Amino acid sequence: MMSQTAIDNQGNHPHKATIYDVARKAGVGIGTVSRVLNQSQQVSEATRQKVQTAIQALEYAPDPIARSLNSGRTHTLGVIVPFFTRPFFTAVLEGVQTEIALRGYDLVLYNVIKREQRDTYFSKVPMRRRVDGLIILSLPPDDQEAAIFERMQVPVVLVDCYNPHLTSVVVDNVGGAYAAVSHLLKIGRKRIGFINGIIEGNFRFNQATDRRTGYEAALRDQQIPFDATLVTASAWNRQAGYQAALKLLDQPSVQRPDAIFTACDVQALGVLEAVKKSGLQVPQDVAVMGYDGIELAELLDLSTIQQPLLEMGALGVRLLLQQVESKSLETVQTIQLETKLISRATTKPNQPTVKTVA
Amino acid sequence: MMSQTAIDNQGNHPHKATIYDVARKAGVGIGTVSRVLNQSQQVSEATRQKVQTAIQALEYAPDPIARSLNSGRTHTLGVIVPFFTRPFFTAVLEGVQTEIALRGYDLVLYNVIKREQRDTYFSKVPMRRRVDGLIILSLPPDDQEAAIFERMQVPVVLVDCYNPHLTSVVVDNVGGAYAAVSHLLKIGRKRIGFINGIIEGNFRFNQATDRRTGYEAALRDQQIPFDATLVTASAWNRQAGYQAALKLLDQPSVQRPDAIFTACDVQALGVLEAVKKSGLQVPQDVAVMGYDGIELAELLDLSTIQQPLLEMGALGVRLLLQQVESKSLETVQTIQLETKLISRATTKPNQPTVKTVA
DNA sequence: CGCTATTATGGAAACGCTTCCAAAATGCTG
DNA sequence: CAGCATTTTGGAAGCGTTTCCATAATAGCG
Repeated sequence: MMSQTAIDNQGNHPHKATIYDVARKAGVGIGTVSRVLNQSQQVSEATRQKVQTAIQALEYAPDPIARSLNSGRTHTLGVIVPFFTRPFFTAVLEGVQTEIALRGYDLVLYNVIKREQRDTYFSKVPMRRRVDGLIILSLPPDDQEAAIFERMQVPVVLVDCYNPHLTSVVVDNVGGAYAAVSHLLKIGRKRIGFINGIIEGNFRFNQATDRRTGYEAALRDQQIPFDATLVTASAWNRQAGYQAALKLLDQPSVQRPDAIFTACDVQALGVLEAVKKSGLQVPQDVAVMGYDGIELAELLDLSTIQQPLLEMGALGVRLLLQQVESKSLETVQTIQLETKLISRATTKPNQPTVKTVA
Repeated sequence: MMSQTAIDNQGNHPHKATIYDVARKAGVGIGTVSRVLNQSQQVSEATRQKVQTAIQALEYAPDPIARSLNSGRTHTLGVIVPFFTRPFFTAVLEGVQTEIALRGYDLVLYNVIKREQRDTYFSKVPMRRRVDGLIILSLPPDDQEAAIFERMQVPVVLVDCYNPHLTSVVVDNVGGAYAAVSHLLKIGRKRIGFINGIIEGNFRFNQATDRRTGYEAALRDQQIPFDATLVTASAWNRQAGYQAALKLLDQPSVQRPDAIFTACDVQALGVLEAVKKSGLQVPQDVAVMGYDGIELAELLDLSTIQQPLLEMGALGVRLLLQQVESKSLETVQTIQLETKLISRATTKPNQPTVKTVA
């Protein structure tokens, strides 16, 4: 088996055709074949036809590696993302993936679970010439790291995080939190609990501080005094949210919050459980408001601050390709996107006054 | 800080050192440098030291593209996965990702949403020499496609699907469904509804038929007659599961199922909603059993058939690298993993008889 | 129809490595 | 220390493209 005839085809010729084979078959030079491949305008129609025919006949496809070697371009973008299985990151990653595929690039996924991975990817990826550019999700580089990207000439776009030396797509977290808290006040809640997110694994997430700023600003604008006993923080997951909420709720009813706002939807899921566990009801006793707008929030009828998840990813890619394809890493820009408050069952006003639907 | 010596640095020397630079600096030939890089045993200790020093001094890192060009290896694996944002696929993908990273390979993600993408990836990816091997998730190639992989000499491992010509990791779906239905019968249910999955976008998912086989076998073994009105199918998502369940439940109570088993957990979420919507209770009126064992099932206290999600992915990668690194695509093997029944609140027996916890 | 301006074409050089072969260096033996 | 076996080394060739320059073909014009 695996026999081969004189010329070579038994249908199973594993020998991949090269540009030389095509040139020979078409009776032209390799330069001409290359020009046809690269849509150069400098080829006569007749020649183009001959070459195309030869390409078809040989099932020729140019080797991307050889191409990369002297173009210096890989047609691949890297994406560094923490915990890509978490709904928020998955959603943004989907936006990234879709846009990258749309533009005909390949996507290399670097997942970060531990601090060392973050550091390794930040320092190693730019060295290896594997990707034409890098999307970094929610993991702000420090200035020294940013300097490495610049020195290595690797185009980078940050999504959901910020560094003054790099182009970034951010979301108005202060505004989002402000809107969330304002909404809770508007539906008559007086004691707004807040479960912020904390830095896990020392990744330097900084979205948390913004959300806290928004929380405080909303209270201030309504002349509600800040009460430290209503504020806590937990890891960005359900169990931690659950625990934090139990702690907030475990107080005499006058002290207890009548609403809880969390830094992310996943924490809010834990809050929902905790409220039930405490023998209380959502939203009658405690209104709950999440942040992010993951799909699950809709499923559980959770009010939330919707971030433009897909758009963040897609826009990041567009900005990155702009840099990649124009070789201009000069213009650092920061684009801020807005959030949208989505009011669902967990923040229904207490008195169903106007429930008369005509 | 970041100071460097005379020869060339203004701190920002974007010129990447090549193997020639290293050779010159170390006063040896490029062959020797290459041998040091590749841990060849043929280098004297003294020379190795000189070369290492030069490498450090120049911050030299070999260009992976140039390496690939003549080794023919990219140190990259491709993963073709449908709807990677869906919990089941995300979980398996996580297993894949972790194992790939562990082995020091890069992972290129090909996401499939539409039939054309599937076809494009199946035919184009093997041609472009971009990846050393391919993991295909839940998308069984037909024989012609399998032949292309063979002809192009691309190592492939299928995960959660099957083709006789390719190595694959499958799960005992018949057994899983059998266990699920048996369990529902054991807790006293008589009329087991079944919402199977249907082929979406014509991807040739075939897990559905297996699950149906298991369903029927379990009934047969308990001498329960098969009732076609209890069986239906829907797309693998929540809304479709919801609709399908409403249809099953919209019958006089003697005809109505007292348990519903779904082909995946996400459908089961829809079922939970539908039961509530119908004014019935889980598990008193209708027990619910999902399939997959995604994280969300635990959150909602949904009984399910747990698939070894991470392990499927990781094992797939291990099998693939075995092929890649030994160049032996000869030994096609099929490994079948088992499922585990997880009983939670949605299949609690009706009479809490033995609730006496000692 | 001859001459120049333009367009089309061929193929060497370069991209940065690995591999291989011949040559140099070293070690060993009697 | 001559002679041979072994280890170490240098560097040319090759991987499959693109790019660039020189040359060939064609067109345009008086």
